[in-house]
Parts: sequence; structure tokens; C-alpha cells
Amino acid sequence: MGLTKSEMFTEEQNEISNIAKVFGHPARVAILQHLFKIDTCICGDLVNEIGLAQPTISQHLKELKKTGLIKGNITGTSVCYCIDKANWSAMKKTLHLFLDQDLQDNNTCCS
Amino acid sequence: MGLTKSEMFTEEQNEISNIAKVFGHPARVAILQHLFKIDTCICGDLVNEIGLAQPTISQHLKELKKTGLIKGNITGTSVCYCIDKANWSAMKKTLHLFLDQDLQDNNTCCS
DNA sequence: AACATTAATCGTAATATTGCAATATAATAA
DNA sequence: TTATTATATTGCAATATTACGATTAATGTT
Repeated sequence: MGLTKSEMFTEEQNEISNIAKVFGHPARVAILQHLFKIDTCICGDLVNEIGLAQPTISQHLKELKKTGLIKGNITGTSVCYCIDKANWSAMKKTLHLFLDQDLQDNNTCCS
Repeated sequence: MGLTKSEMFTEEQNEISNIAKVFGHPARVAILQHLFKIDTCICGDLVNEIGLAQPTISQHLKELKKTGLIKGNITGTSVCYCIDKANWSAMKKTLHLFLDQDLQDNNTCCS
């Protein structure tokens, strides 16, 4: 159906999957990497840098803004986007908790 | 179009987004968390644990297996699924490189 | 005012994802 | 052999995502 049954899962599970979904497109990964690299940006740069059409980039930026990973300041006719450091840190903490789970190494069935 | 233009991005960007896409559904997060918790598993457990229909769980397991995060051993009529530790570690390394990027903190435009 | 520039929004087409009923497959039990 | 049990596969309907042309909105420039 294409409709995720979010209500069946814990808040943590939904939070993790929502974060992951944002990273689940190479254009958004590329945008974030570029923002990290130059540490300041405008949308036009990204259109040239990444090669997708301007409306497509704008749409991806909107997704990133919606989850709070980036923020944008309007400066004249252009918009300056950059990483939202506080939210990035919070997101990292959530993901690390999930990724850094350790196994007790006592599963004899799959070794 | 729903068709990601993967060829426009670096191998690293595609790798990160492919990993993230797997985590981009709460059912798959729940499956992985459960596998970590009990450190051994069969599919039937997951159907009860998670509450989605058996074919749906089976489909999610297939995704997880495809990316190598889990592996399954056939034992009689049931299949024992568990985390693939080596691949999990490799995946973690890739994601950490991306997540732990640091900002030079010299962006004056968005502060 | 008239035009240029930049980014957002709208509308739409194409593809992907999710979920499940029905069915198939495979191994075991009776 | 005939159930029974456990999981996979198929087929399909519904929703989501991706991409972009056309347009709009907002600001800046001449």
C-alpha cells in the first residue's frame, strides 16, 4: 500500500527510521556533504554542484529543513543554507544509540 | 518519476543512502532491535513481535538480507535469522564517517 | 517602472515502496 | 502418503517518492 503503519512502532523506532529516510537519497547526502565542506551555501551552488534541476534540489532542501538538519537564512534574493549543528548532534546521538548496539555473541545458530 | 539518478553521485554517496534506506522503515528497525536483544531469532517470532502480516515481515527480512545486515540459517522448517556482525561493523564505519563530520564553525551566514 | 535573478511552489508523469491475501515451497510429523 | 508447520513468492491495490517544466513570489538592478 505504500503506507507505513507508524502507529505499530515505538517512538524511537519511528524517529530512527525518519532520520534514516532523509539520508536515504544520494542527493540529500551530497547536499549535506557539500554543506559540511564549504560550511555555508546557497541553493544555486547546489544546483551546479549536484546537477539535478533547481526544483528538485529545492524539494530535497525542503525535506532536510523539515527534519531540522539544515536551516536557511534569506539574504537578498538568495537563501543561505547550512547545517543546524544542534539538531545534527541530537540526531547523531539517536543514531549512535541504535548503531552501536552490541551483541552478546552467544548466538549459536548463525555462526 | 520515483527514479533516483544514482549515476550522478559518488559511490560513497550511493552507499550511504542505500544503507540509510534500509533503516528508513520502522519495521526493519524493530526487526534489527529484536535481533540484537535476543541475539537469535526465527521469522515466526518476528511476526508475533511486530504485528505485521507474515508476507510483509518476510519482505522486510529479504531487504535486510539483501544488504547483508542479517543472515539466515535454515534449521528444519524454520529459518534462524541473526545480525551479520562483520557487515554490521563495516556499515557502521561507513555511516560514522558521514555522521561524524565536523564543522569548522566559520559559517557566519546562518548563526 | 521594467527587467533580471533566485528560490519556492504547482502540476504531473514515472517509478518505488508498503502491505496483504492467496498461493507455493519445503521440511517434518502422523 | 497425507497432513501440518514455517517461510517465501506472486499479484495487486494504495500510497510515497523522485524529477522536472512551467509558473509564481520576492528582491535587486537599471
